[in-house]
Amino acid sequence: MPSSLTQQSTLADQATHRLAHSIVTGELAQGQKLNEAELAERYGMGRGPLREALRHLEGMRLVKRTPNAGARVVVLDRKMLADLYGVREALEGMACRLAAAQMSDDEIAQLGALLDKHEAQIAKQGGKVYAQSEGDLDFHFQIARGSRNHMLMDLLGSEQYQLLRMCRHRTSRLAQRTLPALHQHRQIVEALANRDGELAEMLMRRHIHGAWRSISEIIDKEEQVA
Amino acid sequence: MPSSLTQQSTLADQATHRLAHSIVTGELAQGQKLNEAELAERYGMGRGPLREALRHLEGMRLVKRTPNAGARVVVLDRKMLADLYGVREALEGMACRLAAAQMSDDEIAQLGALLDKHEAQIAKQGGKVYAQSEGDLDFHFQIARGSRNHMLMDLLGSEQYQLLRMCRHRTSRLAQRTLPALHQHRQIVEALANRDGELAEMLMRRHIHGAWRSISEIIDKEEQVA
DNA sequence: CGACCTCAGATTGTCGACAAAGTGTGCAAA
DNA sequence: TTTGCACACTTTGTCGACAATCTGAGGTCG
Repeated sequence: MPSSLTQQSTLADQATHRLAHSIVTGELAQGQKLNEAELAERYGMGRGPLREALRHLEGMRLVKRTPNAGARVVVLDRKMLADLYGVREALEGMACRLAAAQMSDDEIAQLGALLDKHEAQIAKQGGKVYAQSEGDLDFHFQIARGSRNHMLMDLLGSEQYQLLRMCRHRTSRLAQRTLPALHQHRQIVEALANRDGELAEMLMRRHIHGAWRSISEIIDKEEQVA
Repeated sequence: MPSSLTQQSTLADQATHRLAHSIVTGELAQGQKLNEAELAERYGMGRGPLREALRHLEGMRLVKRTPNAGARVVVLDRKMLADLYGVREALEGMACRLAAAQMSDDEIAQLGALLDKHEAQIAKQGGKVYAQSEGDLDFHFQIARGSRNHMLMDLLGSEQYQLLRMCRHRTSRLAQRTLPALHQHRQIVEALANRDGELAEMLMRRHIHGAWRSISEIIDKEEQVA
């Protein structure tokens, strides 16, 4: 999903995507005030489309608006991330269970190939953490699609996915869980291939739970510093 | 939630609530085109705030927008409702499990009292189905709050409940599952009181699954007619 | 010296008008 | 009659300006 592919038809959608990108990559700091006039000027558009974009982002939980006081970038505090990972555990677990029943053999094979690609990228070592993270999200998103539950895909894809990327960007320089994560991914694909939905769900839940514990430690360290 | 209590500060928020209400109650039919100018006039405001409201409703999945072609009320087809109930099962099950650990004894007692009120209302028989439905949603929402997971509360409260209310309004005249539902609610409260999260989750999942089967039958009948 | 009030400055909320895209109708030609 | 095209009309997308609200600096009074 290259950021330069901003070929949305309406300016409001363009603004939504550009803002989301800036927020996720940390270009706009957490808690930062978002001035409508300033952003509108920067993006070369009026305030109308920008306001619509802000509303949209509010729905995605990337910004928080308060009437007559403007919009600020959301701050990912510990509680919020804990909540996010909790919900994700339930939702992605469910996605796995459904995917085990719904995905075609071909799709599951492609999922395995995706992991091969990740492994190669990791071996190449140079693979930036960021790219690796994106790959990980790809994996999760493909499983969400495999569930065939459109609401689940939307929930995991359009909304939580962005928050997750934001979290990753913040913690990526510290966490190096890529290898164990890859192994867990492999186990999940195997369970899917065996059409063992229960096992796939359990593995995914553990995988996410483990990721949260890892993230949680990082946050602890950061808070100790502060 | 009286509809006359429209004391939101911004017009966009007012429009959001009024539109949501009109959609949920079926005053605006499913699939109906939403003309910006017409609605703006009816609500006595400009098109700007109304457009923001439309964006917001799009995030809530109550309307579907397509660029340059306007907004239409979402249509609740069978697949979508199936997806909704599936997600709800996972989410509300999770809420129950957390609530069993997080709610105070007092809150659980209040939940029981809420059910007493529902029972009285059912006995009074006159209790309109609509009111009963609202009561049911109250119950579910209180449990979501009991989970202390804010993201979960938002997901269940702000978005899915509206769709659910919409679904209820459409099927309410046919489904009379209030008594068994009340019984299941009682069992859930009991599990919560015993701090048995696993049982509470299982009971809630069954409760929702049962509700879906009931709704599903109604849809079948409606489709046979058509 | 501190608390409170006043009054600009800045920012958000709202409106009306214009531009662009889409839609439908009617006429002409095959 | 049917197909295709052109034109007018409707509706959405966007902009600039004005009104309402909030913020903060400065001064005044206790």
